[in-house]
Amino acid sequence: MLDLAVLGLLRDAPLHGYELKQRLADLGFWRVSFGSLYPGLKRLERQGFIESLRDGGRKKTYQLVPKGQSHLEFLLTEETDTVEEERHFHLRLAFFRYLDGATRIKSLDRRRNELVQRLADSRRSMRKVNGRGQQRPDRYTRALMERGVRSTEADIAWLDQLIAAERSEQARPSSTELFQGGSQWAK
Amino acid sequence: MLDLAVLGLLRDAPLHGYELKQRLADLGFWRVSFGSLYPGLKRLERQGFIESLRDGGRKKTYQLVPKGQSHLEFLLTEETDTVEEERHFHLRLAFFRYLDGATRIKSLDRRRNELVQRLADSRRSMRKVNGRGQQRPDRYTRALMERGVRSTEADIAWLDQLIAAERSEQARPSSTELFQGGSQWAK
DNA sequence: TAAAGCATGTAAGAGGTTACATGATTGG
DNA sequence: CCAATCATGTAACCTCTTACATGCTTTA
Repeated sequence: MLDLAVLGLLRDAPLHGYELKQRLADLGFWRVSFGSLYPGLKRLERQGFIESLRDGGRKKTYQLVPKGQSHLEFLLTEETDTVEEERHFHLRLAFFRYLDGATRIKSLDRRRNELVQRLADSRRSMRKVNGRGQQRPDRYTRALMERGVRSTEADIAWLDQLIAAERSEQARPSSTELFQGGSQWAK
Repeated sequence: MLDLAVLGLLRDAPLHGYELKQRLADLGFWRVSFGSLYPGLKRLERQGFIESLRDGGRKKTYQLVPKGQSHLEFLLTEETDTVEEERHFHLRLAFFRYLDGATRIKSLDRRRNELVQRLADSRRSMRKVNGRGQQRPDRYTRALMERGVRSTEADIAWLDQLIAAERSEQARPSSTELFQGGSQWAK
């Protein structure tokens, strides 16, 4: 999560640590602590994904290097199996503009399939629990299950919209609204 | 999270570790690993919240003790400030039946206030980002923001239903559908 | 009888948090 | 000038995960 968010934010412009923490908070996914961010930046630098340079005083500006940019693309497309699926997928969406249309559709489809699967599971477990022979679960457990079904349905419909928009954009290849191909160094 | 889930599951009946792992998975919030569960159970026992007893062979059955039951009530009502707010709140709902109506309403109201606050923040940040002078964010960032607003609205409406149901039940105090007061030892 | 599932546990390591420590700069 | 915010970092601690280790029981 941290790696994806940091590399994604640095994809557009170099930033220093404190600024990164704020941008990370603005993204709204979670607020990372300094005790996590600074060691994380150190690690990303050690791994050769970013470079730091002191600007003026004590400020350290971090910038993405090509190896980091490929790693970002990897993180954006890799098949994961996290519990944090939702948060992770939404974080990816925030940097979707760095992927090409075909890759975006693949990713949206994969997510859609997962949700369809989850919806089927939820419905099955609701039917099971409401069947005869069972003592019905309490009101809050039922409410929780129903909410799960409804919100999954809403997310699937949302993905359908995104997929449709993406396909219709690919039909008109003139548009360059989203994909910023190439690299920041290629200018 | 683990403590709340384990104590909540043991509130109704003693279980052994392996069984707990399955029940935890059934709850659908996350699948805990053995490397987390067993040390966790050991810790909860050390803290005096649960007791274990070998039944027959190598199986170890864990049961809640009174100190653990008060701790469960504490975990269910404590004011938290987690990033995991949603997951945590939903886990609480799964054990809401162990709280009395007044406490449940207090908890639902608090959650509702948080969501109203978040909704206001999201809307403000959407207006800001769509204002003139800004370069509009890309389609996916906008979709993400809109989805956030919609799903928060849906959750507030959902909470309103739960609160209304809770209030109407309190108006008819004959019902004992949910609250299972007292303790399992009081029988 | 072999595979799948039941059952408990440890070790190493990753990553996160809070609290601590330090000091510059900016705005009221 | 004082408080808030900017800015970077370390240390101790906690919890989680994966991988490993072991061995019993049920079922196809």
